[in-house]
Amino acid sequence: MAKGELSTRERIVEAAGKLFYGEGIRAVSLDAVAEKAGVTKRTFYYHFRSKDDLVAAYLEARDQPNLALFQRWFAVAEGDLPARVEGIFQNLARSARHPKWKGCGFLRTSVELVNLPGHPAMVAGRAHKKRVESWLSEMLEPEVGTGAAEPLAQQLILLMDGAFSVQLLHRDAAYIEVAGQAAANLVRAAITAAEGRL
Amino acid sequence: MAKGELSTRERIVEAAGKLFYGEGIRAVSLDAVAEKAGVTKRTFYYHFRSKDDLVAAYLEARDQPNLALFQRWFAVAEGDLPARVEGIFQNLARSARHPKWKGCGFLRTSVELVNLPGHPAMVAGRAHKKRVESWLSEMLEPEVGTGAAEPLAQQLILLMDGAFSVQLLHRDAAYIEVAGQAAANLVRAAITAAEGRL
DNA sequence: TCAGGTATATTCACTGGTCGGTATACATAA
DNA sequence: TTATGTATACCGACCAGTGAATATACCTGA
Repeated sequence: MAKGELSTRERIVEAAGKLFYGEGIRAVSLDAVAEKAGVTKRTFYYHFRSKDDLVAAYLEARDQPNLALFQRWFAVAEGDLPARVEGIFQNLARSARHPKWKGCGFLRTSVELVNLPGHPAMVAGRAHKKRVESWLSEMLEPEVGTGAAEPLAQQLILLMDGAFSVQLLHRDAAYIEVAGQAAANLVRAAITAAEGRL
Repeated sequence: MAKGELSTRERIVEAAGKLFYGEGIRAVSLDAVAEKAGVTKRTFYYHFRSKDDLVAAYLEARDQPNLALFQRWFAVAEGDLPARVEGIFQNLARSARHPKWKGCGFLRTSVELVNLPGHPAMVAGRAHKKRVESWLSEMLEPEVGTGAAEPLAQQLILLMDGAFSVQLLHRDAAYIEVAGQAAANLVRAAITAAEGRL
């Protein structure tokens, strides 16, 4: 396996990722995954114990890149803190206009696995959301204070995941921008409250 | 068919509703629906053209009762407008603690049908969410003004749907209460802004 | 009142196809 | 020779949907 090339296992995860994200977990058969990855189904079962394992690998592979995307959006946004938070939502709205956009893979997977709370993919999903929440909280803390950062980060996550869900239903990116405005409002109010506590 | 009894068609929709909500659309077979309804599969196909038809009927049957629930929660809540909005979320959090609670059936169905935006169940889902949004907007308008009510209602919907989704993933009803606080904050800020415009 | 007909409602048995997963055999390289 | 990896072919279970026959309720005309 030369540098830059993908191992068979990685190719399977990549193929599965595209299909799972595009169509959903239950809608995609292992036959389809194997074909897209260019391997036989038996080869798949050499590398993975089950489809459930593959679903977990799919989400685990998206954890870090997804967080990095939010971080980049936040880093390049201009203006004060509320504006930079709103910048995340503006980038989200831009992404959502892409025809292949299908919402948040973590949330969608959790819907399909709703009766399997212990499923490794559910565990991975929860860990990812918590990681985003912690990072957001760290970014907010210098301006809103220690006690206020965490609940505010949770409120922003709620708006973000709401935007994912509503956009998926309505296919109207304006909702994501409304969420961004709400987020900016909440951050602004928290900053004002923090200044009042000085 | 005596008064108070259900027609065969209604019994099928009721059985399907419980199964679809509890397990998901794709996870439930027509065999399971037919058995739960006490009919044969062939009888099902006498009353419905396809499974897709049944999914649409399932959501259409939940539209009015769901809206009525929100209206009741809002009506019985005490305090000022922000407190009554927050009351909706508190009732939501209470519901979510029930073991059979599985989030919002409309949102979950839209996740499963993400690649069929014209599906009648998707249309029903969008109509339902719009109906809730319009009602909320009407409730808000007297206190926040004509122009502000609609975007504020959308923000509250985003928080509500975010709460549904996050709760489904984390199974931690505290998030719904956080959403309620954010909602109350946004309503309060909108009222203050409206008073400033006088 | 009732015979005959028609539309509604229901049943059993079945089809073609897909699903996740496996048995077995073959290839290659250390 | 042995561990790793791949291929073909297959399995039992399940799934959405169907064919053909039958039961029930209601209507009409005599």
